[in-house]
Amino acid sequence: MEIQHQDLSYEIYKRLKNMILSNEFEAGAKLKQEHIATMFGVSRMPLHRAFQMLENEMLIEGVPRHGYFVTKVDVDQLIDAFECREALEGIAARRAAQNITKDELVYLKSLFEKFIGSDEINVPEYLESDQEFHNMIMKVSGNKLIIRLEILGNNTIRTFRGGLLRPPQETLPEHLAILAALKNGDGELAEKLVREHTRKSMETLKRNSKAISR
Amino acid sequence: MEIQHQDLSYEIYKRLKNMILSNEFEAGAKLKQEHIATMFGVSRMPLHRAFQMLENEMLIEGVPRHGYFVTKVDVDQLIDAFECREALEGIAARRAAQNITKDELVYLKSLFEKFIGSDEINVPEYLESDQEFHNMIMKVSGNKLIIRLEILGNNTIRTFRGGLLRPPQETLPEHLAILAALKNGDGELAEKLVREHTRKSMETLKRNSKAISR
DNA sequence: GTATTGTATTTTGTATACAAAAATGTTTTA
DNA sequence: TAAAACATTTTTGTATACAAAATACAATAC
Repeated sequence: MEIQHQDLSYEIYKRLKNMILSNEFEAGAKLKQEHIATMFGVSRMPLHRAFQMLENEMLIEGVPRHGYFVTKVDVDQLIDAFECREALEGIAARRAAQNITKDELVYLKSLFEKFIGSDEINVPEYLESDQEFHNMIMKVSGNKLIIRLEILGNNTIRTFRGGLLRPPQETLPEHLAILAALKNGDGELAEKLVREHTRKSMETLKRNSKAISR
Repeated sequence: MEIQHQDLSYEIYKRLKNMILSNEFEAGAKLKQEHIATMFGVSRMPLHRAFQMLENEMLIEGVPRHGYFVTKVDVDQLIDAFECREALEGIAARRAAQNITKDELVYLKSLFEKFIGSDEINVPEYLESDQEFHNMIMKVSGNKLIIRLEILGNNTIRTFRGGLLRPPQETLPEHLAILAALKNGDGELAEKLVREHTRKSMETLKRNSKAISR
């Protein structure tokens, strides 16, 4: 039962990631090493790797000899992220339609069953299912690289989840249609539907873009 | 005129990356910190960040408390990488068709002009153009995330370039067709052609897969 | 008052140092 | 002889230490 990794870098990475995603730093804020180090009660050494991890996910930006700064996301970046997601989730769905098992289908269906026919959908709860649904598609695809790549896009998107929200009444049927395509093993259709689904969200984003800030 | 970055991590990263991509380490070989450090005449400190960068590009794998090991790529991973590339380059082409300038079109054409009508195509030279062509499409798309994401897939693919090669006589017309679609501003078609192009390479890969090792 | 230079302080990047864990090799035991 | 237990050596991860660069601040010149 290996638990204690003794890997402070990773621990720091997770904590800082959380803090950044919950907007505990101002956009563009500088992460002073000494400050962060004393904050976590460690030396500055494990920070280097942690910062590098965060930079890889585009959550911070490093300028040599000047430090690391919390990235401020703009709408253009968000659109870029959405486009990538459209493409990657699309092929994930295509392959998922071939690989998916009965059990996985049942599980995916269970995510949305409680919302079907409901007038008053609990939005945070629905979002939870929404996210799990999309994650599962990528997982079921079996493409390890996609799961890895998605990390990058997901973070930026998640931060703005509120701003780019479409009503569940609109997205629920789309989710169910995707699910049906997966069930029928129709990869072509599954890809098409996922891409349309993502693209519609992107359109919403573009409309609401003026309201977005970090 | 800022030149001296004084960033050993990055320098080490680049050097190690080169060494790994040119197979100077055995697959699965352990990168001992002390060894690498003395090899470059530095301390072990700047290695941590360098290793993290390499791990992020999936060139090495880190196991806490045990060290970093050169990743051995298998065919499944390569196929995963190709699928991602198919998707990402596809949308890149779609957007490139809208953004591309006259000068960029001229440049892209110049890459292949010398090969048109030629019986005996110099393969290494052609591969150079091939790679530049694909990089340009992503660059012209203006999607910064794609350029960043592609790093991951490209490395694994590049290593095996020999094994998955299609004859230039076969790919040249495809490249020219993509170019024509870009010229006509037909994003839909450009995406379709790029995806077919990549998918064909993937088929070749699957056929030759038994011959592949690292 | 503003711009510029020089000085002090902070902050980064890297080397050295040390403790804990893993790998290796050796002896002991069944 | 093979396996287990112990001791030794490597090797990793983190803390401390120091030099060089960047920032902040004050003094001087215009």
